This record gives sequence, structure tokens and C-alpha cells, in this order.
Amino acid sequence: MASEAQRRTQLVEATVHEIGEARSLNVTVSKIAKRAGVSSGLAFHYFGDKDRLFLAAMRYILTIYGAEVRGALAVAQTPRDRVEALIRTSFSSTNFRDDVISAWLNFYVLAQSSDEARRLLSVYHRRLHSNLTHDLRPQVGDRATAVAERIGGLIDGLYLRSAIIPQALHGTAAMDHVLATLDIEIGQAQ
Amino acid sequence: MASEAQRRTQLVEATVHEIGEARSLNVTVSKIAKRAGVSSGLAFHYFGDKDRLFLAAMRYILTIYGAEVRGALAVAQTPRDRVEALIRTSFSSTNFRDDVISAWLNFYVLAQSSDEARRLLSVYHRRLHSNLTHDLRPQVGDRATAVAERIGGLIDGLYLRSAIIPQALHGTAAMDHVLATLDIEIGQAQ
DNA sequence: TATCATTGACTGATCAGTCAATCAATCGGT
DNA sequence: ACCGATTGATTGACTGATCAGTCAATGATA
Repeated sequence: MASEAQRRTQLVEATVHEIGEARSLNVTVSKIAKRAGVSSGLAFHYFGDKDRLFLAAMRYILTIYGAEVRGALAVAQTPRDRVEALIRTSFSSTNFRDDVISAWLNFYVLAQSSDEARRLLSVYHRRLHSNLTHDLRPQVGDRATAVAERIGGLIDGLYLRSAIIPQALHGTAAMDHVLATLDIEIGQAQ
Repeated sequence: MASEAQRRTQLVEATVHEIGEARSLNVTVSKIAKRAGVSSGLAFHYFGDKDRLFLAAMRYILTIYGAEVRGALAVAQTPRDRVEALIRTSFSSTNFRDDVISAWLNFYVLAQSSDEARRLLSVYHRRLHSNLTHDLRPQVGDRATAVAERIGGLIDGLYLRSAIIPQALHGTAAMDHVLATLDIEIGQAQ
């Protein structure tokens, strides 16, 4: 017998793996439960329904991403280092794992129809934006907000491209483009 | 009785509408057929299976987008105008219709598991990239390729954000950011 | 004994895809 | 003009499979 917390984690991780394997949200609760080594009944017992299991998986992904960002920021010294840390984290190997990519894409789709999913996604966006703005201000002053918007958008867009069509744009190249944009924006007259 | 071409178009358009309404690919062929005013059997008769109906819908969206781009380019005079036209078209009202947004997002998901969907998506990417590169070259010289990559990525990323969380970023604002980036990139020393 | 974890068989609903049958248009021959 | 035949358009009932969610029963623990 395991504690509720352990089971929830197992189920959530299994959900991410299954989504990654199916490359869509078309995964059955039974398969998820099987992968987690429990019965389907238990999944329903703890999460109520499939939607809430998906949302828990989304929170899990966002939590890990958030932790990675915090870790990277912790070792950064200058504001410039901190912005670079934010960019590099977005293109880290963690975020290029097949299941993580698939999860993100499907969460974007889910965000269209689920208020809670949209809320979670906008929390991520706001946090990234506020981190960027904070560390860009010493470097670009009043332009910080606008530059943060552009750097953030560029991260999302290039991530999307390199995740889906890696032949056309490797993750490393994508990251370099964002860093190049950062240099250009910082070099602008204020 | 209607011709095969007419029926195919009706079914494809109905598919886009249904995807837009469901905000996912979880739509039944029966509902699509009903919306198109025909029986489900006819949909299978013409498209074979659901996947091929989705791919046809994707081609339809990309064709319309391509036509809009061609139209906008036709009236543009200078290279700068042409790049602007490409950017503005990506944020046109057509592309902000709910069903079109939903279709795009779901096509990104589909591209993970369907070779044909990925192929279609990379055709779109290559075309945008080559258009951008061509018209950027007179303005930024050898940097054209890199700048095109960044502008293209920014378009995708900001489109995604403004499509999903319009409260955080209106489509118009998103477009302005891309145009601002264009100015900055052109203003760079070569 | 009381409580919590866990199972897995079961139900009801949904849906992709099939198929045999009907309906409409066209055409070649008379 | 008329007719049978051929071809293509169209239907919708049907099947087999899948799956979300339920629930009564069992196992473990304190």
C-alpha cells in the first residue's frame, strides 16, 4: 500500500508519459493506470475524472519548469546572466523531451476549451514575462516591458518550430537566435 | 445531386467549423457530415477515413492562407512593404477566427504523429521563410536568413500567445511587436 | 473493528468504418 | 422521343470496438 501522495505522483507521471507516447490527449485512463502500476479505478478515485488528471499533469510540468527556472536564476550573477538563464532554461534538454513537448502542445489545445488550463498557461506566461521585465529593466530601461514581450514570444515561437520540425531548426540554433535578439535589443538606443 | 468537388469542399469546410466548435480534433465524422448536409457514409466514401479528412482540412486552411499572402504581396511596392505584408497577413482577421486558430493548434499537435501533417506544416514554414529572406536581403544583406528565422519565430510565438490568451496580448499589439522587431533588425549595422 | 487503499468486472454510451440498397443522371441504340 | 443499362451519388442502419466512469467487494493497517 502506498500513500495517496505517492499514487497521485505516479499517476501524473504516467499521464505525461502516455501523452508523450500517443502524442495527443487520446490516451485512456486504463493505460495510464496500468503504466502507473495501479487499477483504473484508483485513478478515478483520486482524480475524479480524466480532465482533472490532465490538469494535474499540466501543473506537474509547469512546476518542474518553474523549479528549473529558479535553479538557473539562483546561480546567475548579473541581470544579463539572469535573462540568459531564463532563455537557456526554456531550451533545456528537459523541455525537449518528447513527452514534455507533447504535453505542452496538448496543453495549448486544452487551454482553448478549459478555463483552468488557460489559467495555468497564463500563470506561466505572466511569470516568464515578469522575470524577463525585472531583469531587462537595468539594461533597457522603459523598454523592458516591450522587449520582454518580444523575447517571450520569440522563445515560444522558436521552441514550437524546433520542437515540431527539428530538421528545419535545431533547439540549439533556436536558442542562439533568442540570445542574438537579446544582444540586439540591449544594444538599441534607449 | 452535387459534384464530387462540391461535396469535398462542403465536408472540408464543415470539418474546420466542427474543429473550431469543439476546439479539438474530438469531432465525429457524423457531426461533420450533418453540418455539411450529407450522410456520414458519404464522408467516408470521399475521404476514406477521418485522418485524411483532417489532412484535407489542413490543406484547405493553408491554401487560404497562401492565397491571402499572395494577394498582400501583389500590392506591396518596396521590399519593406512586402515584409510588412507578410507580417500583417499572419495577424489578419481571417487568422484570428476561432475555428482557424483551433485548426492551427490542432494541426501542430497532429504534426507530431502524422508525417503528412508535418510535411504540410514544414511547407508553410519554408514558404514563409523564403518569402521573408527574399525581401529582407535588400535591407539587411547577409543577415537575411537569420533575421527571417527570428521574424518567423516571433510571428508564430506571438500569434500563439494572442490567440490563446487574448487578454494578455491583443492581436494588434502582437503585430506591432513584430513590426518593431523588423525596424530594429533593419536598423542594425550590417 | 473501523478506516483507508485498491481492485476489476461491468454498464452505457459513443463512434469509426462498412455495406447493401436506393436514387439520379447520362447515354447508346432503336 | 423512348428505354434499358450503366455509372456515380447517396443513404442510414448496423457492427465491433473502445472507453469513461461506477460500484460492490476485498485487502491491508492501525
